[in-house]
Parts: sequence; C-alpha cells; structure tokens
Amino acid sequence: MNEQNSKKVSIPVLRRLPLYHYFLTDLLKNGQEYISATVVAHHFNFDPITVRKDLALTGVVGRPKIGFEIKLLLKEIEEYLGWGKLNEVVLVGCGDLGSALLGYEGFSKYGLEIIVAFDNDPVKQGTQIHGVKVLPIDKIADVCRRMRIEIAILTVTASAAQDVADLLVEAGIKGIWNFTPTALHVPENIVVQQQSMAGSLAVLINKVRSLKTENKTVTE
Amino acid sequence: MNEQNSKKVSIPVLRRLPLYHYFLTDLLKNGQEYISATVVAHHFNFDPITVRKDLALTGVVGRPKIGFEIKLLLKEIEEYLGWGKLNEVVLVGCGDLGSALLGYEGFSKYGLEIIVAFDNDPVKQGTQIHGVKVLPIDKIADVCRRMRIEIAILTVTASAAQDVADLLVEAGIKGIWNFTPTALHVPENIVVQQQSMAGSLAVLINKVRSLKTENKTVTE
DNA sequence: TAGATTGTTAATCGATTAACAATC
DNA sequence: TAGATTGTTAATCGATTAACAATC
Repeated sequence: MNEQNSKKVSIPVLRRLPLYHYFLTDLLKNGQEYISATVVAHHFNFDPITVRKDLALTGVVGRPKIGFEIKLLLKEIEEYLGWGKLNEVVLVGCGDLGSALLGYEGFSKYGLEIIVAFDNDPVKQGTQIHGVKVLPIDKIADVCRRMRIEIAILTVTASAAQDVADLLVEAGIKGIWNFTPTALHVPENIVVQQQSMAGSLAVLINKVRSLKTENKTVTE
Repeated sequence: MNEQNSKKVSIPVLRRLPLYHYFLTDLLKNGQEYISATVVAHHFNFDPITVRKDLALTGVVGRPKIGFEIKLLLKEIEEYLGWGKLNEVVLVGCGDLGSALLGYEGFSKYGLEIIVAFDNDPVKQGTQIHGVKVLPIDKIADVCRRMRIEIAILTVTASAAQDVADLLVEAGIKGIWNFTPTALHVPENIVVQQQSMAGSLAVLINKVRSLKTENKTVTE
C-alpha cells in the first residue's frame, strides 16, 4: 500500500507538500471538508496541474467537481513525508540562530522534535533554552548513540563547523542540516542539507532586479 | 560588457555562486592566486562541468592547466550577483528568528545590510538589536519610501504575516523574503521568496530515509 | 443533463551530464 | 612535448506544462 516510498521522489514536490499541509490544516480548522486542486493552486499561485500531480502522489483519490477530502489528504501527506513517527533530532550550537530554532514552533507541527542541544559555552551548559536542555559538546557521541538520533541541526560558527560535523558522523548521525556557510566533508553515506541564506537572498535580489528591467522593456 | 544581465539566469546557479564566493575568499586569504574548476567541484562535491559552466557566466576566462584567477573571479561573481552596490533592506518582526537574523554576520559579506528593523512591541521600540534600531510598525511606509528600500525580510508571526505584507507593498517594497509559513498574496509585480524551513527539513528526512532503503537493496 | 474537476498520457522546457577539440 | 584543464556543442535526464478522455 505504501509502495511509493521505494520510488524516487522529486525534491520540488517534497518542498511543496509541507506548504499544502499548512494551508489545509487551516481550512480544516475553519470547518471546511473538501478542497479542489484548483483552489489550492490559486492560493499558492502554482499551476493547477502541478498541484493535482503532487496530491496524486499521496494516493488520495479526488472526486470530480468536489475535490479531495481534506482530513484524508492531511493524513496521507504526513504519512508520505514521514511525519507520523516523530523525528527526534539534536541541535549543536546555541548562538542566536540556534536559540531561535530551538524556539521555532513550526517544527513540532512538522513532525520534528529537538530533544537536546549542545554548546561548548559552560555558562549555557545545564540550562534550558525554550525548554530544551543544553549539554556540553563532548556528550554528543554518548547521547546520539544511546537515543539512536539520526539527524542533527548544525548552527555553530563557520570555523567550528567541520570539526563538529566530524563528531556527529562519529556519533552515528546520518543527516546534517547545515546552517553554516562551510562546505562539509563527510563520508558518502551521510547526507548534508545546506541551508544557504546567501543563496536564497541572491535569488530574491536577482528576481527583483529582472522585474525592473522587464518593466523597462515591456512598455504599455 | 555586462550583457548577461539581460539574459535569464537559472536559479540553481544563483544558489551556487555564493557558495563559490565564500570558498574562494578563504583561499585568497591563504595566499592562493589561481584555482581550477576541478578543485572547486571536488570541494563541494559538484560535477566539474557544472562548476566550469557556472564560472563561465561571470565572463572570467580561465587558463588551461592553471585555472582561474581568484581575485578576478570574486570581483565578477559579486558584480554578477549585484553585491557591488550594497542592498539596503529592512526587517519586520524582532522575535527570536528576527533577532538572530539581525545578528547574522554572513549578510554583510553578501552585499546585504539591514538598516532598520520594525516591531509592534513598545518595549523593543527605540532600542537596538545587534546594532540595528527598532522602530514601530507604523513607521514602515515613511522609512521605506524615504530611503527607497526595495527588499524586506519578514519574520513576524504567521497570523500577522499577510497584514504586514500589505503594509510593505503599500510602502513600495518590491521583494519580500518570507520566513513565515503563511502564503502571501501580493500584486503581480511584487516578488515573494519563500524560506520554507519545513520544506528543507522534509527533503533532508527523505534523503536519510531513502539512504537506508538503498543500503537494504544494495547488499555487498 | 451540463460542466467543473479529476487522472493520465504526451509535449515542452530547462538543467545537468557527456563528449571532444582547443590550448597553455 | 605531454597532459591537464578549459570552452563549447550535443545528449540525457527530469520537472513542468499541455491536452483530453473519464467522471461525479
């Protein structure tokens, strides 16, 4: 029944599904029961066909003229993205950004729970930030192995990034969400997800700029 | 000479160029003068052809067997991405995430300067966070128009997002970097860049998972 | 019934990867 | 000179968009 897990999934789809989920949750809260792909598409300014194909991946069958059952859709999106079983992760580096992520309420909605944080500042060690306990860095291997943690969020300084990544790999981590600008070198069977602030910004600046030249060309 | 600005630029390239820039800056600091696309590719685990094509966009000509002049490459990447003229932006919403971004040192390196922040909390108004002055929300239109601000970073709560976006559009903003999970509705000539934390996380979780099933299939 | 919406197969578009001659 | 690396044209791959019959 859940055969689609074995098929390769496209990255753009993985990015869109959480957006749908957030939107549908809101609709359900307001008492709505059904939604058409057309309406979802319009809300996000996506192509309707794209949305229909995305929703088809979840296996939920829609009814012509009526649309998809929201409740079912939410359940299957969660299943598809693996939010069913809470993903327990750790965070390393409790600076400004790390602290902000510890308090980011979106995560719990998205099947993610930060169960412990690490920092090398003795002042922070033993305290709690947004309800998450902070431990010394040298406890990483012990904690991660014992709790079978697979994913770590990396928010240390750029210069410490590679060293900490090495520790995480050593501790059995399988995926690192890298918020530092440092390119990490890890073994082949470890996944690094680069969260490049500068990259996103570059895209935005470019779009705004081409918007302006566009207006110059199209004169009407 | 700078004819490439009129051509459409691919988004993946825009995301990779800042990564190269960061790496090359480091090399230059260490006294290196030339770099080959092959070495850059190896550092980021990219295909060498991809890097060569990306670098070709800047217009810098490499020398076979030697590579590209780093100094020149940095200059042209900055030119290409529009980092020459500092991009002055504002930030709205000084919660945990907003405050963290106000202190994010990476931005200044990337041609971006947050010149003022806004928040509706009277306690924060008039103070400075990481050296950036915090003003009341109702000053947005005034400040943005006077300083000809084009880009805003949105880090308010999900429920306030659309209202603040309306204010920003009214104030003449052309691009919004949206860190909230709310889908913004704006006029056609306004660009919204969605920073979806949940999306990135979904991608990472999926990769880690397919890694495991892969290992199960390939038995050796 | 009529018409909007679904599900699916085909066509387009764009990015990545491959191939190879040119060059220092 | 020999060989690594560049620059460029062609082939592959995958995602988005288009077309259309099926259906409630």
